[in-house]
Parts: sequence; C-alpha cells; structure tokens
Amino acid sequence: MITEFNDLKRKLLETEFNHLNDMQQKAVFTSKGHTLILAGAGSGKTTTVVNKIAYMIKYGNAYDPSSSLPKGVDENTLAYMRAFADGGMAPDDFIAEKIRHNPVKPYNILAFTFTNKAANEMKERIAAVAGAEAADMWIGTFHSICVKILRRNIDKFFGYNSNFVIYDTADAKTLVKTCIHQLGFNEKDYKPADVLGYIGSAKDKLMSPDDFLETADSYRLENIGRIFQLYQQKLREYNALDFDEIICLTVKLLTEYPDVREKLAGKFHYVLVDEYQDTNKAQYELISALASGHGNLCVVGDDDQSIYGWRGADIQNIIDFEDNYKNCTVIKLEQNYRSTSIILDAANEVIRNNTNRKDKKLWTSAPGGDKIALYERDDERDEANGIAADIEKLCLDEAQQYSDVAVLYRTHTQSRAIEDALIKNAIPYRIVGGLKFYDRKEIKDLVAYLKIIVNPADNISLKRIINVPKRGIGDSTVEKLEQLATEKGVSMLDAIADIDDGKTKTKLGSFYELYEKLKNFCSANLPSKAIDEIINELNLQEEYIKEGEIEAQTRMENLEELISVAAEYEEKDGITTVSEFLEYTTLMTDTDVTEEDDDNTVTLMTIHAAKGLEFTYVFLAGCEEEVFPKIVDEEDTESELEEERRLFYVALTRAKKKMTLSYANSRMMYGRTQYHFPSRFIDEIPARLVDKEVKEKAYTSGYSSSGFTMPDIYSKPSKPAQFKYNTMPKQSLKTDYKDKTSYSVGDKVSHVKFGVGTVAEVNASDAMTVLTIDFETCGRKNIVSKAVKPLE
DNA sequence: AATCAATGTTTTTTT
DNA sequence: AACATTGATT
Repeated sequence: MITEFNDLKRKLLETEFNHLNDMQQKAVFTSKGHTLILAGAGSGKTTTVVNKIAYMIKYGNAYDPSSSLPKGVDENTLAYMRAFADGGMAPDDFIAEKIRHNPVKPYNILAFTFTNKAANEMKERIAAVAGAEAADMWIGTFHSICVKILRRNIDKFFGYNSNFVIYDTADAKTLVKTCIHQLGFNEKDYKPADVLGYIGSAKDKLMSPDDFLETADSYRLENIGRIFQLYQQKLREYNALDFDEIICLTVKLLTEYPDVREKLAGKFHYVLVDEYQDTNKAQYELISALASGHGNLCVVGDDDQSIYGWRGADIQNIIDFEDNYKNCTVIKLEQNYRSTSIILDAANEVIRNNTNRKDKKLWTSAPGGDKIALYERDDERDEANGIAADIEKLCLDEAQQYSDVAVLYRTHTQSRAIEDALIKNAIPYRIVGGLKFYDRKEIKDLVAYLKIIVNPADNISLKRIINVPKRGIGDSTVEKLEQLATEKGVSMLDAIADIDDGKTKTKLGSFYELYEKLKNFCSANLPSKAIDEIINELNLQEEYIKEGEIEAQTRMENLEELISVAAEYEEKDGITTVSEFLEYTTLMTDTDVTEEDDDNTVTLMTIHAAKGLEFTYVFLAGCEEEVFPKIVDEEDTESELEEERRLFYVALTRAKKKMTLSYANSRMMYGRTQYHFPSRFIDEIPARLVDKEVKEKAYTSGYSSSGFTMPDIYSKPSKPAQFKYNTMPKQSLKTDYKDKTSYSVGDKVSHVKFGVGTVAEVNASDAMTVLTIDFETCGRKNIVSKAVKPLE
C-alpha cells in the first residue's frame, strides 16, 4: 500500500507541477541539503523558485519516497487518488492534505534576493500559489534582512543603539573627508572616492581596519588604513552604518554571539539565495552562518551573468560551490523560453570565449528568428537618430508597442544623445536609474533633518543642514562646534549647549530650539506629517523663491512628492515612524519601485539595470572598444574583460525577438571627440547570425543641427522617482519655451518634423505632458510636450 | 558669511 | 561638456 501511495503521490505532484520542465521539477522537489541551481538566462528561474517555495509550504517533503504512510490514508483515499491520477488532474484540497508531510512553515524560510522589487514580486507570486501565510517568510535583500536582524541586536556593540541611521554613498564620502582632514591629510593626495573604494572593498572581504593595516605594504596604504580606522570609529560614534557595514556587522554579530547565531540558524530551516553569482565574501559568510543550523541551503544563479565584480561580488562563490559542498545537488536549467535561436547562438558563441565559467549551453525549441542587426554610425547623434528611426518604424509602421522596446547602453552618460533623438521623433520613453530622486539636494536636506531627529548623534546630517536654510552659521562656527564636541566626547548637537560666544550662541541656540520643536512633533506623528511640518516650519517655499523662482517650483514639487511617497508607504506597508521611513528610503533603489505597466513607453537603461528583464526588441548602443568593453586603464585584467563579456551576454539575452547593435566611429567623451574601433564582442558573434546594414545615410544630416535644437534640460527622472525635474534650466529664462504645463487647447505649436499644428488635447502626468496635436500636414498625433515649440 | 568666478575633476556599473 | 569644489571678492 505504501508503495502505491508513494507512486500516486509522485504522479499527482508531477501533475500539479507539469507546467515545469523536468529539470525545473527536479529543482522544485529537491529541498534537503545543499543545492546549486544553475539557471541560464530566460530559463524560467523565478517561476522555478516560486514553485519550489510554494511546494515546500504546501507539501513539505511529500515527494520524499521514503516517507511513511500518513495517518488517515485508507483504501478509499487511494481510490480517490487513483481517479485524479488517471484523469491527469492536479490534486484537490483533500488529497493535498493527505499527502502533506512535514509542511514547511513560511517563517522557517529565509530567502535573499538582489533587489527589493524582486523580493516583493516573489512574495506575491508565492502567496498566489501557497496562500496568504507566505507573508511570514523572511524575504528581502541582504541589506534589508540584515537591518532587520540588527535593529534587535545592535546594542550588543558598544556605541550603537537601535536608532542607527544608514549612510548612503554621499554621506559616507562626507565622513571620509572629515577623517582625511582630521588626520592632517589633504584631499588631493587621498581622494575621498578612492579611499572609500579601499574601505568598501575591504569590507566586502570582511576585513577590519586592523586587517587592512596588516596587509598594507606602502606608506600610502598605511595612511588609508588609518583613515579607515577613524572612519569606523566615527560611524560608531554617530550611530550610523554604511551599506557594507550593515552586512559586516551582522556577520560579526553572528560570529561573536553564538546564542544569536543559534537562534537564527535554528529558525531558518531553509535558506535560499537568488542571484548567487553576485554575492561577495561577507555575504557568503552570512549565508553560511544562517544556513548552519539545518544545512538546507539552495543557491540559484548563473555564473555567466555575474556582473558585479567591481563591487566585490566574487564569482568564485558560485563556481566553487560544488567543491565547497561535496554532496550538493547540481541542477542545470538550460532550456531558454525567451529568445530566438539566432539570439541564443550569438550569446552562446560570445560567452564561450570566457574561460572561468561553468560548462553549460542554452538551447531553445524555437528555431530561427531575425538576424542580429548591426549598424555603423558616424557619431553618437547619428547612432541615436538611427535607433529612433528604427523604433519609429517598428511602432508606427509595424504597430508594435513602445513598451516592447528597450535601448541599453554601458554607461548612463550615453542616454543623453538617445533622449534627444527620441524627443525629436516624439517617441515616449522613460529612463531607469541615472539621476536619483533621493540624491536631489532638497530631498537630501529634508532627509537629513529626519535623520538627525531620529538619531541625534548623526553629525554628518547635522553638518548638512545646520545652515540650511541659511541662518548665519558658517564654516568657522561649525568647526568650533565640531572641535568642542570631540573634546567633550558628545555629539555636535549636544555641544551647542557649551558654546558661550555671544552672537554665535544666539544663532545656535535658536537652531537648537527649532530642532527640539521639530523633534517633538516628528516623533509623535506619521512620516508624511513630519515632512510636511518640516517644510512649513523651515518656510522652505519662501527660502527657495529667494534663491530663484523657477527652481523653487520644482523643488517644492519634489518635496510634495516625498510626502506622497511617505503617505504611500504608510498606507501600503503600514509604516508609522520616521525611523521606518528612513530605512525604506535608504535601502530602496530606483529600480525597486514597481512600474505601472500601463504607460506605453520605450525603456532606456544601463545593462546592469536590465538584468532579469526581457524585451521583444532590444537596441544596444555604443558597441565600441573603450566604451564596451569599458577600458579603465592599461592594465585591465583578463578577469575584468570577462566581466565585460558577461555584461555583453546579459545584453544579448534580454532580447526576445530581435537584437540591434550599433557602434559609432566617433563619440564625444569627456568633452572631446574620440575615435573608436567596433567592439571586439561584435567579432565574436558568427557572421552568419548578423545582418550588417550598409550605411545608406547619416541620420544626422536630415534634421538636427539646422533646425531648432531642444534645450538640453529635460532629463526625465526615473520612474520611482515620479519626481519632477531636478532644477529648471537657466536657459528657459532666456528662451521663450513655455513651461511644460502651460499648453492649452487651441495653442499653435511647431514640431521639428511634423511642422505646424494646433493643440487639441492636453494630457499631463507626473512624468510628462502629452499633447494631442492636429498638424496641418499630417493630421492628428500624440506628441510629448517637450518635442514641440510654441508659436507666437 | 555669502557670492561669484576660476579651477579642477569627472564618467562604469549600485545595495 | 557638465559639474563640483576652491579661492577671491564683497
């Protein structure tokens, strides 16, 4: 009976998961021990992981053939199961209940994802399959999981308490500067960005300042080590953590406090890591510690898509996994469901040139497809115009959706030329990444107020806003205050009480009063209210107007947007305190915010940002030596080149139907024209897969330099942002262009391509204003307001 | 202390 | 070319 039960069980489960291929099913049914899932691009990785977790929650180890006959299973049950199995149907609730065996409680599952967005998506999808209790899982990025752990435990480390704030890279840089100065070095010899780089990579490797000093074999490195030491000391004094420290300190916690480790490792019966190829040493140690309790560790990744080596990711983590865990199960997902075989062949051929990789080869059952298009262009503007023309052809002539198109590039700076071309052709687009909302001055200032309110020890934030808006507290005063604080061993904020110089005392005193007032309000109110109060109390609107009318409006709009963001978190995620809000905002990146899918726009982004995404049509711009592969200096190592090649591989495998490559003979870089050869990666694609277009005409010649040119002011903010433009251009003072919101029905406008027309409809959204225009020559069209010029 | 012109620096990719 | 930082000037 047990044999038949197990057979039926197996059959039924295979039925339930029969939308997965054999390898995917194997991945789903393997939950014990160490497992490596090598998931190639487009191989259905996320679906597999979602089903794997759902399976654990629903059935536990039901698939384990050695399990004994569950209670309550009798001949009737078997008959019922037989009927389902013979009918080829998935088990119903009754059977599901019978074949459950040690179901896994969601709160015993820990899953790391690369982005918050991925975490949210996965959570939702698991809940859809396994039910609402899936919400009890711990799922998030390394940083958010670690912060969660640290909030409860950080006071074990002297100096820290649970109100700690997180420093972003800019804050960290400011802190490094302070340290450099305090040690009597200057910023020319020790560039803050460089020093921060050393500190960051040390932390990726879990190196302390002392470790760093031990290996320092030059005077310069020794000094950097001292800066590192001071930096760490100050972080602690300020009750602050940088991004890397979040991970390092958690590892330290788990290492130095066995009770904490045992508790957490005991809690997490199953540990799952997505994007394992992008983990670093510190994260590796973290994973090991957390999975040490039950030994059920499943890592998912693709060594060919490891593209974060520059930030410390160690590709050897995934390459050596099999060697490190001798008894592990290895499952390869090599069937690709995304791209045509032309695209896959090209990708396979390119990546074959890498030596440091796991053997595998993507394949698809879908044969053929369009060849890869390759264009040679004059310069970056010609290239951009060519891309715009192609997109126009696709979307106007062939009725494809703009949202099916992505333009990828190696570096953000390349987006400018492309934007210009898209605007000129009235193609709607959005940019992912680039200028970030939280990097804007007015936002950073406001957030600094929040930080200092939550954590009075945060001198970096205090220094940022002590004279914002201007209140006559200058550098010398701040220096004095800082010195005094160091002497007395208190925070700068507390040191205010010890200043006795008359004039300064008054100014600082009233600042302190203001601080107290804000603090009282903000600790008793919701974040959105708090932000609103600060804006009003500081009278920011008027302050901004003092500095310039035009900027004032956009700044205020950005601040309003911050209020809505806070309100949204409050409503959606149940955020109630300023502290929680800060955590969200610092750990959330632009790509994390879920897009509304309804906006039909072309997507522009870096290849890094495109990882994990797919588009029907993909354009890759700038396929030139020096640009891509990006050559930083002469002595670029082979491993760096391999990472560039993986990046190229990632770009190719984003495309479902058609891939278009282009390179420019010359390109403006660093303010000068540079000439490059076509990328070596182009040569690595077999010629039979490529259609090299003969250069018919330079797209630039038609319509750019002569006509009016768009003022280069409209950098569209990335979506999450939903934020307004950074600062309004000074140019718009001089020129006559109307503000984006100022069009109304009946206005006469001119378009560089379509000529003169009349506005028939105005559609303003957060991101852009779309005008419906009746053109004299070509009828009604929808045009982004930026692309037209008002007449009269 | 605040403002403005001159100078220097940057552009890889991001949690 | 665009931007941030520095130094000189008020």
